[in-house]
Amino acid sequence: MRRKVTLSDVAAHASTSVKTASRVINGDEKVTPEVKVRVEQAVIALGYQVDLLARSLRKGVDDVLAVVVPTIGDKFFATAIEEIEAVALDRDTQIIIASNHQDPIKEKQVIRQLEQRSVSGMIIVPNSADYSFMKLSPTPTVFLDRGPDRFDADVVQVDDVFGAQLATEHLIASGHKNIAVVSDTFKVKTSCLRVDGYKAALRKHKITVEEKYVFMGAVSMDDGSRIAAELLRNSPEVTAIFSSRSTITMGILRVLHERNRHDIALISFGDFEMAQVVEPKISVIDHSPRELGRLAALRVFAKIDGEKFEPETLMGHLSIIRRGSGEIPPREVLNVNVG
Amino acid sequence: MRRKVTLSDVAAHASTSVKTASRVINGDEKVTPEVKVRVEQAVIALGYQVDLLARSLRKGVDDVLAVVVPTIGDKFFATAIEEIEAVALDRDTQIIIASNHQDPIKEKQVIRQLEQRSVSGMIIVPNSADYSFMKLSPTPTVFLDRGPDRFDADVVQVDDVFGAQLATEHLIASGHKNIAVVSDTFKVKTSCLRVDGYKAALRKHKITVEEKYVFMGAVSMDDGSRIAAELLRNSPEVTAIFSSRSTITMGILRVLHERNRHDIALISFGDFEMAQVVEPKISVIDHSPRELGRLAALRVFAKIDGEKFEPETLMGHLSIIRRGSGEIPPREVLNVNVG
DNA sequence: CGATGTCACGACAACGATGTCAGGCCCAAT
DNA sequence: ATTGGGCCTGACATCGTTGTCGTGACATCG
Repeated sequence: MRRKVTLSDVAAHASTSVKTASRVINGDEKVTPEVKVRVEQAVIALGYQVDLLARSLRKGVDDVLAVVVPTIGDKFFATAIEEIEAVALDRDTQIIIASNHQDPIKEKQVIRQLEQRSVSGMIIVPNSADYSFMKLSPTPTVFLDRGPDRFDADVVQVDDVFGAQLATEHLIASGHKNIAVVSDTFKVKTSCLRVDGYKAALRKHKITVEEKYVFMGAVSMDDGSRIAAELLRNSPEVTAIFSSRSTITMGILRVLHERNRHDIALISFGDFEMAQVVEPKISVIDHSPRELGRLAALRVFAKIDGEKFEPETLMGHLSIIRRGSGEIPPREVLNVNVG
Repeated sequence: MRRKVTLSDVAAHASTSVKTASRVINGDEKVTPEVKVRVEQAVIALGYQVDLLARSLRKGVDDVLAVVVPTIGDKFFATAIEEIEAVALDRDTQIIIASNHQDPIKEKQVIRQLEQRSVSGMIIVPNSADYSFMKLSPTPTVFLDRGPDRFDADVVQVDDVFGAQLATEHLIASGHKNIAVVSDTFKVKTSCLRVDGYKAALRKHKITVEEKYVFMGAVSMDDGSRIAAELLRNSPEVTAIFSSRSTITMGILRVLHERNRHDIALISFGDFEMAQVVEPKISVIDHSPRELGRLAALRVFAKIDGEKFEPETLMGHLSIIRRGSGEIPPREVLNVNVG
């Protein structure tokens, strides 16, 4: 195996100095055209490729963007990453992806390791709330989807309370009063905010908040199914469900379809491909992972380029997509109308 | 902003040499316990963190695994990546993810750039077939899902022909004769192989292959819908469909559900979450992205560790999951039975 | 004509770590 | 007492690149 080709080889081949070769590589104009050509030919002749590690060491930063997410497999994050990668591509920047494995300890380790690589910027979907250890970090960072507590930082997210309120009020507008909410763990801030929004909507419309209609802890699709089954059995008076995550929604849907219960209204926080496949199609609160990813990427690159900002929270756009499932009227109202 | 803490700072603080400090950091046993303690205290006191770039430059390889996929957003790849990341985590190795943007030029650039980083290994889901430019690459590489042409390499994949045959024969066993196949572009090897398997199954059972039942070019979900609509309109005699990818399957499903056509049998290559949600639930040929990801990761790490292999193709496990949609009998048979 | 400025270029150090190797120490064996 | 050898230790070179700064050539100016 032949030795790696270095700048000094190129310089020798072009009968010039390493430094001048470096200048040509980096497009420095202060080089005689003649020499420039010689170097360029040497590069081609020898098949020279820059050693990015050496360059990064010298420069002090590595031209790479790090993205930390709870799980890569989640469609929402995967799509956000895809968009971040697209923005990064325009700058010829590669991205390192790391998952925090939903574990505060691992999360901290992972971020440490990224700092040790001198990544030029980070986009983080935080798992734990405590990011105080990052206060002093010199690495430009943007938080995505939710922000850290007690720590001013740039955050790109959506207004979860508002979105949940929108969803819940939509069900209320369709005539529902007994509305359940299914969300995941209390540990995730986003989940709590969505439940808050749900409650706020009920209160606004003078509907009593029944704690027995609030289901937490649904992490997987199976949890969604389990809770839906329980709900149908124990609370037959419930005529509408607000699901705070698409994974949960799918679990709920499975049960509704199995039992042929097309009389239950359903609205989901977060759009997903299959929402348009089933009948009735699923109404959703749409918050585009692409938009969030793009905003975060642009912001972090702006910071990398040295622009100064006050820490700020950027809100992504939220909209309700009516597809049918959210507009199913409650059984009682139907009866009244018919009678 | 205070200057970065280097090994030499640690050494000074511990009144020893840089080299000895390095030894302690790297767990070299040949260090007096006393000195070791002093260095460890200095590390803590100063908050020292290794500069991974410097280390990698010196060592000649960067302890990072690169993964190249066509699109990160695709659930199948995202899940495979998740598993690769899990294996990598055991070795404290981070992963760089790059997409090839389904473009042979970009793909080549991306791989070049990864080589310039001296990544310790690569897992590639090839887009183009021509990877001859990598023949000489010293970087341990494993191809995933499909292999490059004219170039012996390690490949982890499934037997696409066999899987497609399995699927098609399952439909035949349910009594179908007029079976359509929907697949994506001819440019992707996997797609072609699956169509091959479909044809082989028909021939084996003495059913004439009708080219008009072979639909190619379905890339998106919408393509799937379009083709399904066309199929229902122009070929009402078709009673079963084999879909070669889950995205396509969803597109087809949308049309079937909209039109309430629960009399068409359907089987999909590739499992997906929603397959269990709709009614009837979707029968699939399951090839686990987790298994493929794991196999590829283990293999590439083995190569990184210096194990020598002859280039080899590892086959992932394939199984058929009967959920209902594949067992729908053809209309004709129903009539016969009833009559 | 000498002083000054501009420009291309290169020697050298530096980024922060690790490999090499020689030197010093101590204990056992001769 | 001397030698040999194992064991720590640290000075120095090195990985491949880029920043700093000085040099020499040539042009421009008074």
